[in-house]
Amino acid sequence: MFLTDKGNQPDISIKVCGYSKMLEIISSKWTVLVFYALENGSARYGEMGRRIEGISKKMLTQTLRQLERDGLVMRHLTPTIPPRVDYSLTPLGESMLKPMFELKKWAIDNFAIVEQARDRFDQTAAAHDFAENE
Amino acid sequence: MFLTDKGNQPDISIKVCGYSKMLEIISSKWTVLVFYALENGSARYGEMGRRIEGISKKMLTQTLRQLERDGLVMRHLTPTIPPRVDYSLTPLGESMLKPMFELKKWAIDNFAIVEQARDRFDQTAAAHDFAENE
DNA sequence: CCGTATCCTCCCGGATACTG
DNA sequence: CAGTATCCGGGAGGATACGG
Repeated sequence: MFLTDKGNQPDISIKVCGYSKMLEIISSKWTVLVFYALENGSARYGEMGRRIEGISKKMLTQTLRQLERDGLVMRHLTPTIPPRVDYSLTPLGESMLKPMFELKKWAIDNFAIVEQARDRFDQTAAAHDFAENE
Repeated sequence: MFLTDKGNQPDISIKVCGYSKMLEIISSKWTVLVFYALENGSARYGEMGRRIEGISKKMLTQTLRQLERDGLVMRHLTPTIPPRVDYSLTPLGESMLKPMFELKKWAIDNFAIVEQARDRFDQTAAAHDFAENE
């Protein structure tokens, strides 16, 4: 932690930053994948489980509950035997699609550049390490 | 993990989802706060440390390195004694501002609704727990 | 089919102390 | 001032088994 003298308090925090509010909603890697699975319409629980690579039942349920709690996703239970459960975006969830799409587009358009930057950075870092071990 | 029969492989994964690429860049809570601190221009290391509530030197450095590695932030060292280091967004970093603004705006406009949804959800969940303990 | 409960491991990130 | 090095505790999340 940094020391902060009185009269010069921190003004950037999770509580006031809009980006942080956003992250609070799409915090985990599973959240975005579930959101992605629902952006074109409703889907069943098991169906999503099979489509999303590497997700466990525990995390699928937990992620869906969290999105449901935030009012972005709704759950529809058909009480047959065995039961059938469909999930879909709420209007609030759908209102997130447009801004999310903008950012997704940025990522798709620029991720190659980011990866090139990473390679350059790792190269020069390695070269630097080599130099100081001589 | 879900079982996936052959011929029905998962098609949603971190590797192909644009949202995941996005999250890979702004993964942590500190990333967005640092980005937020730089969106209006360059800033010094210690200055950011004092402005961002609760961040440690370790995490500030680590977050800046990661953003630098991804090519979103650049580091400018003035080799005086004591040294002075300024950080700022690169053109690539600035190109992220517009889509990020869209999402920030959504969060600011809708976070109250999300919090109301949370309250409702927690209320009904509590009521349900109460009912089944009778 | 759609979950919960339990255990257990791994790694993120905080605290603290030291350096150029 | 601007970092690194080291230690360590807590929580996220995977594996597994069970329940309605």
